[in-house]
Amino acid sequence: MTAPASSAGSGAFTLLARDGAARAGLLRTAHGPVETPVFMPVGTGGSVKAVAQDDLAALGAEIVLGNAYHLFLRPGDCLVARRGGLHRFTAWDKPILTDSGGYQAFSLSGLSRFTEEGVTFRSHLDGSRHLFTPEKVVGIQRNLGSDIMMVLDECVAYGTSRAYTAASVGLTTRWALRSRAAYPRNAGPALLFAITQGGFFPDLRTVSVEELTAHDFDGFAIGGLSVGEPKSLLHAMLAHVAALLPEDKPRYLMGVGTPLDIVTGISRGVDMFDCVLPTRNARNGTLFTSRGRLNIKRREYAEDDGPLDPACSCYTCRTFSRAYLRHLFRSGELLSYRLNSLHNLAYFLNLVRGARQAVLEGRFAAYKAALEILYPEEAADMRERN
RNA sequence: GCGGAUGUAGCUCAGUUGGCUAGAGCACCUGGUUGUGGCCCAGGGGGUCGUGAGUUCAAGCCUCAUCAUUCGCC
Repeated sequence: MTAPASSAGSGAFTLLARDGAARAGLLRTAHGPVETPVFMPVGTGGSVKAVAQDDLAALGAEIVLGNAYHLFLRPGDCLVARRGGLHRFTAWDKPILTDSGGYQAFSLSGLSRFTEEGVTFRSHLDGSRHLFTPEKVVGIQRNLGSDIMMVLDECVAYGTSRAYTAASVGLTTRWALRSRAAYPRNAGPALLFAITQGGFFPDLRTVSVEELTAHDFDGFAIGGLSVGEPKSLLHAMLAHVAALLPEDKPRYLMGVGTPLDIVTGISRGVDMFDCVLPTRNARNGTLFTSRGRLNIKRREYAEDDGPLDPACSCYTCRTFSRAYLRHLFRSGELLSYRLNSLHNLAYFLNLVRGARQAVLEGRFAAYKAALEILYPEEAADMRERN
């Protein structure tokens, strides 16, 4: 059932419709509006790998990600600022969300160290040592000209102790407040999102949400998921946190996930998603289709003249055969990366756009059920109790 | 024609003084990949050790013959 929005958002976000817990909304940024739920292609280093900006626009991408850590290291946020900011530098005039680099400090360098002041880490490019503080990371993102800035946070691995996680939640909250202080409301056109953490302890997740939502952020992210935990745990935490987040602010599930993860996230009331899965898997030969995953490496496609996905109308599916796509992949042709990425991005963008439409039309439950039938094993993994 | 070298998995090769169901890398086949190092990880199939004979309890390894490839010299 579609319910009219009970409360128009006070800030940049307007809730347009609800269907169960799923939402459809509109997020206004300095570079234009974003219709939510939305999937945001990841363009870490100023480029969504293998696809050009006009391709993204043609696919209907409304907003892309950049990464403060990567762009700080190369080419440098000041250099980007001198080029007029990331939008002008990359010739992308739609919204850009920048991640803070907290996750990279966690995942890339084994030699990162978190202290009250910030995180020290070694560059994965040249081993040089750097200190990121919440204030510095806001500064980097301002230099980049980001539309949506993420606070610096500490993401803890699956298996981290309760004691460490509890302390880490406190640190992430204090860092979020320092970020807000470094970028007060109306200091500029950019939005600032806080990131909730708490590992896999529901009560710590609650603490994180309560501490952060007591303050004036433009949106709230759910961080620290898909870090090696069983899928059922991911979704248990997601459901727990999403239910606690304020209705009038956008919710962003960071780095997740598969098509079913995303649609399930939408069913919990999440509005924004990013994931490297469509682009990374495209480069590794796993393609998402209306019939499920398809590994283009497989021998059975060697002489398959049919399209990758008969139900897809992307450039790749309109133009090329599975046999050709398999050949391109196996020979390491650069075109393989581009065609596969275009298709996977088309799939994810269409999937989330379709979910939005389903919410607006009050048929989201059926939309989600159809996807669960497509991925029965994954759906079972989600439900499994631990 | 003479002399030397080399023949082990599709490819490039390792296999100690003869000693369990002959190994590696790459390739091939099948999975995986969740706030991105165009990577990486896991599993799998595949060899009458050029051929024939001999020595030995036992031969990829030692002996003889033979075939092939290759280098050098007439």
